[in-house]
Amino acid sequence: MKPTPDPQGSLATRLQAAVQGRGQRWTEQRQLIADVLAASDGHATGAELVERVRTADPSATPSTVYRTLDLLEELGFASHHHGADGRETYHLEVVVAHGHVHCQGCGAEVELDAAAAKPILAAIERVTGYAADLDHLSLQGRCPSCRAAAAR
Amino acid sequence: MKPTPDPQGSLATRLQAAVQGRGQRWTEQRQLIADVLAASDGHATGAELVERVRTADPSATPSTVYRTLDLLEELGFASHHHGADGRETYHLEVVVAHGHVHCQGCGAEVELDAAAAKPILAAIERVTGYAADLDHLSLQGRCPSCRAAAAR
DNA sequence: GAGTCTATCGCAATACGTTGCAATAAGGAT
DNA sequence: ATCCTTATTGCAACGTATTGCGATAGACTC
Repeated sequence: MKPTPDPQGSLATRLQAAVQGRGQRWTEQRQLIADVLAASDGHATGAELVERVRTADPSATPSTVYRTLDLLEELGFASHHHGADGRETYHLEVVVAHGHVHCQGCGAEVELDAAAAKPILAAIERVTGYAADLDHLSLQGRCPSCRAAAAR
Repeated sequence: MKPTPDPQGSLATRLQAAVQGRGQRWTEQRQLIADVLAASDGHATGAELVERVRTADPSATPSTVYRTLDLLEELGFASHHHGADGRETYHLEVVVAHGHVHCQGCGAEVELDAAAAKPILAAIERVTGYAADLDHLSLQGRCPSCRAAAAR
């Protein structure tokens, strides 16, 4: 089995098209960074991505990685949010949009898919008029078991 | 009613008591940092606080400021959340607990008081079982006018 | 008032991100 | 195939936040 889905018209290919369609250029690093992000499916912090990219190509610098990640975001191929400690966490477009809820007690982190988040987003819109961005949704709180523990 | 509570047994005094009650020490810097935070009512970023403290006392170092802020948080006299760019924003206990909603379009930021946030927190709890921390609530989205602008 | 214990401080080093600038190289034109 | 334009890169410096460690100085005991 190849772990890589379709080698053909996959992410990097579409990405290349999108980049070039905007008069921007497609480079080795961008290919590499996209690959790394695709490989770390799920989430990865900025620093992790930088390190992985540098493993594959030591000549790549942090600035390049971060700038490329910004580009991927502009194009809608990736997004990032800030974790409990304010550090960045990136994920690919492939991953469906989702939010995060982080427990301040035990550090557990659960994800919120669109369906689960819907009532929350609806409440936000009712109260504020804002259309909240699910991908940036990063909540802090206490999970049920920590609440129970704190209550005794 | 006076807007400034009581100049006497105010924040710094209570804080001192709380600190010493835990076998910890009350120092000039802590007094100063508490004053600065109190003076910048509303919000201030970590860097801003550091700068203001250093203006008043150049011998104070960032590490001291940040450590003191952590202490204030532990004691429940202050709290911080991460803004849109992941940087820290602190506010004093005096300020009622509140969340933030930041517009990705125009950069506007509105606050959510406890009453406004209630339905949102309720929705979060229904969906996840988590008791969300209002003070850490920092939402990203699009405000009504930016949504309208984007829609055309 | 002197001595002891240890919390706190300042410093220096580190980690994570960002930015300005000069050199390089991608992609289109000739 | 070569040249041109300019997007991109790498470097270096900076901004923000954190951590370890030795030196300092509170607060408490005698």
